[in-house]
Amino acid sequence: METKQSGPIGRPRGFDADEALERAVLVFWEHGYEGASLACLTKAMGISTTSMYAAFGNKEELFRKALERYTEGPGGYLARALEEPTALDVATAILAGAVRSTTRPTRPHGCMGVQSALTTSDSGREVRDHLVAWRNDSHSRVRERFQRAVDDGDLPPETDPGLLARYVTTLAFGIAVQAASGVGRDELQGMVDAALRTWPLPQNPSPG
Amino acid sequence: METKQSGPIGRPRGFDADEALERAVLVFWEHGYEGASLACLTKAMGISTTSMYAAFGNKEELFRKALERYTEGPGGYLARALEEPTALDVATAILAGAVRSTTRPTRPHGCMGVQSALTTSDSGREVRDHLVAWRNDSHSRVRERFQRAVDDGDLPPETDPGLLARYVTTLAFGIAVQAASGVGRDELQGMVDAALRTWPLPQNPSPG
DNA sequence: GCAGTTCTGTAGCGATCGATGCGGAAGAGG
DNA sequence: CCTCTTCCGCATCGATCGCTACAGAACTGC
Repeated sequence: METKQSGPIGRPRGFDADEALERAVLVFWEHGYEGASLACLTKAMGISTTSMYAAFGNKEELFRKALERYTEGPGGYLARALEEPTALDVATAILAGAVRSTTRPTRPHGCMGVQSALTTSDSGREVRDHLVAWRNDSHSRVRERFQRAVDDGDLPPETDPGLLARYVTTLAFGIAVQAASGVGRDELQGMVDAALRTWPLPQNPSPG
Repeated sequence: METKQSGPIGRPRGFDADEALERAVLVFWEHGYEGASLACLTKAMGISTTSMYAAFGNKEELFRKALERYTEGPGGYLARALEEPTALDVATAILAGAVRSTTRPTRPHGCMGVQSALTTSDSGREVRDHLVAWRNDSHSRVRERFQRAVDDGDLPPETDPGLLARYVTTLAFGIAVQAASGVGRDELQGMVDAALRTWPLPQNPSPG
């Protein structure tokens, strides 16, 4: 009953699955889910279609894994931003991260979570819904962070954390669209700086 | 040499081209340029592929004409907003129009100019570039309107019209993404109301 | 009636889509 | 060596893509 330490049997994989996945991220990021064909993906990944199916299942599962990799890599600024000490620091880090990540010269412009499947044909409905959930999850995490800031006294008690989170994520998504349209990093960062000079957003005056 | 008042020669068209174009707008709006197949489009338009090609040229030209129709119809709020008397009224009308237009219950959610071709395969590059120009043109019109507001004294003289226009269009594009993600009209309008309580955006303090 | 012109429905074009079957290659264990 | 397992390259699957050739239908002018 001893644990066998022997390596995997059979012919070993002839490519690095992690590196292939990162290549796939770039293709999905630039061309979108349906705009990235298997031929384009496998060429960039350096493997054949057979190897892709054996390693990742199918195109949809490859995309889901690519989105996870994107979330941990180029999109990792969100998780790091949520750990900033104050709500203003959080918002500043989110928007600065969005500007930087969506305008890197050596990478596709824009945000993979925004632009890779905003609309699809009927066959892409599940991926589109998956990305809707991805975006809404991002919003929820920001809202929960701002709720904690209200509870801690970092934000005024009358602050609506959901509204404030909606403001920040709307700016972030808008930045992604602007970056995909070729707008430059400096201009977007200047806009973010100006927007954050007002913090937090004034709340709705109570009707009394 | 009298002007002939006779009708066109040959078999008359058996459908209303205007109505067919409006149907095409809805399909492109919902599924995007590449996500809308000819079969899906012609079925919604109620005509055969032959009739579509005779009336509109090809799929790309149909999309361009559909985008024009969208700009004049559901996207017409922008042109109307630019005629508001003050810069704040302009911004308020743009953002309220974006919220309303992207969240109509009986129409596709989101903005056709944002979501119909943020990413494409190689064959859709021209349409994608056309939409990039469409979005950048929207920004330019807002910037020029704000420049006029500065010239007229409606906005403080130190105001950067381009930065302010970038702020408004970024919010508008972000609203389109949120609407495409299923976020409701009331929440988006509440966010807009809060954002516009700060107006105009404070400018970068001069280094002196 | 007839000829000329234009629109429409069917049927199908070549190309590409995502996805697979199959046989050989490459490793581990005996 | 041989067997077993897994991976890979090639060829190809049926379906769908955007697009069009062709023939008949529908209308105007003579």
